[in-house]
Amino acid sequence: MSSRVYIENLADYVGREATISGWLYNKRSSGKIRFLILRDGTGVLQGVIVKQNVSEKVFNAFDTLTQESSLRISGTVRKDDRAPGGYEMDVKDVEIIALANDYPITPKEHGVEFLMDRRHLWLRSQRQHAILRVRHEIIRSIREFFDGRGFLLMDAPIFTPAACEGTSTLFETEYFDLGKAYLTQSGQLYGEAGAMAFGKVYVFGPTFRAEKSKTRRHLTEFWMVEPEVAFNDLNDDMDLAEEFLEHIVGKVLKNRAAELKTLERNTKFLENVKKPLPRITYDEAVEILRKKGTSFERGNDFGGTDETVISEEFDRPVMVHRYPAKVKAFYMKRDPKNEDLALAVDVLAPEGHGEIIGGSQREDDYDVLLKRLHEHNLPESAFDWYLDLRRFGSVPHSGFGLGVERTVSWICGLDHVRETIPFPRMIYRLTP
RNA sequence: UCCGCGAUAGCUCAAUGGUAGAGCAUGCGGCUGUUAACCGCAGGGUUGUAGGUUCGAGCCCUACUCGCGGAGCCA
Repeated sequence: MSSRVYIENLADYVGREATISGWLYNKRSSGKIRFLILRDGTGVLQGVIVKQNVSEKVFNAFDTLTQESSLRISGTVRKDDRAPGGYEMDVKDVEIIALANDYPITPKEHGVEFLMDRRHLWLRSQRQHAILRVRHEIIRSIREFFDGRGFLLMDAPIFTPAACEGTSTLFETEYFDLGKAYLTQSGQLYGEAGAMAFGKVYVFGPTFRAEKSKTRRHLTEFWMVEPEVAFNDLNDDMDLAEEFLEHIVGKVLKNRAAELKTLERNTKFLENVKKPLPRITYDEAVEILRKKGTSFERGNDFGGTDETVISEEFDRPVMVHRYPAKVKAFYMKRDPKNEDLALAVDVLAPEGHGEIIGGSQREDDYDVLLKRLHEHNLPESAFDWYLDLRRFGSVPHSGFGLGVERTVSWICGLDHVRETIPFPRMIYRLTP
């Protein structure tokens, strides 16, 4: 058997014979000339079958082909601007591998429920290919960014004994004789242990939130990357976040331009993602809301609509820092200049895509942290190991978490995160 | 959990309270450069479920189920 040729490499085969294996994406016929669109996962290729150039058997085989049937076509490769994909094959032979029967996703519009029920098939469409390739590029550039800066990848456990943050609801499961275990909602606390051990680490993995959120920004299972750096203060944390965003957006613009074009993404705002990003305080953000006439009350956290209103003031992501401590997590350090404020930062993506990064400088004083645990009614015993990090050589340290799906949604310009992960898990969807 | 909107052919949608239609998909036929091809013909329905109002309900009313959007919460 000759070496396998993929559609993405067809430029090397112009004027030569090749065999491509794949699935039928679509077909058209016009009398004694027939066209088929083959996809092989790397691209699409238009095959042309002219009756007088092929055997009757091959010509008739075309007529039995149905959408998503698997087949191999052989013939001469030719560049042709008329063809979807840019290349054409003058087909000499068609080998049918398996005929598909009544493939449900036709080349016409479908509803969300219908497509979500068939997500395993929907993944075959060009739009989903583009989104998931951008997702891959984002994940690759995330790892590249941290690996290139000497961060250690530190995997945090999925099963945890207690909440990392008191506020969210946790998925609960039985754990042998040890009682209840919970699916992690953040690897951060373990990341802090890693930072004390290795200086700078990043945790990258799935996280779970049993919130009954039903919005375009929420999944119950989502991926998060969480860097944690010893001796970094809040400003260092923001410096890291903006360099990080510049890196991943830059990589997608450079390496996935074709996919962004498929998605009809206007890249104007993406090209603005260069450091420095605007930094405003919580109070300045509240002032923006006031000026725009919203009924926001100072002291609350921002809702989805508030975030959109704030981000509309900027043509790139904006960092909002120093939130009221009472709306933030127990582990965040207070601002020494104002004990009511937490040294926290949220990065809001433009165009209403909401919070993509949440971070903070962590409380590094043993007594203060213990007090915060009690204030939040968290079981001290479950956090004993975490308190150890303050008993033995505590240092200032900071980190943040970036939600991968929201980032994909923003960069692709989607209106819902459900298409940013192969098999989304949402409050009312567990299948396929 | 709460608020709003929706459910009609395989899919996407029409249909003044009065005979349920179209496009796509499917099947058959036509066309030598098609681009979600096009043209002709055909098959395809207990209008989400259960009640109610009415001479008559896809349409009006009630409840339920499912879905979508949003709120709260959050990345």
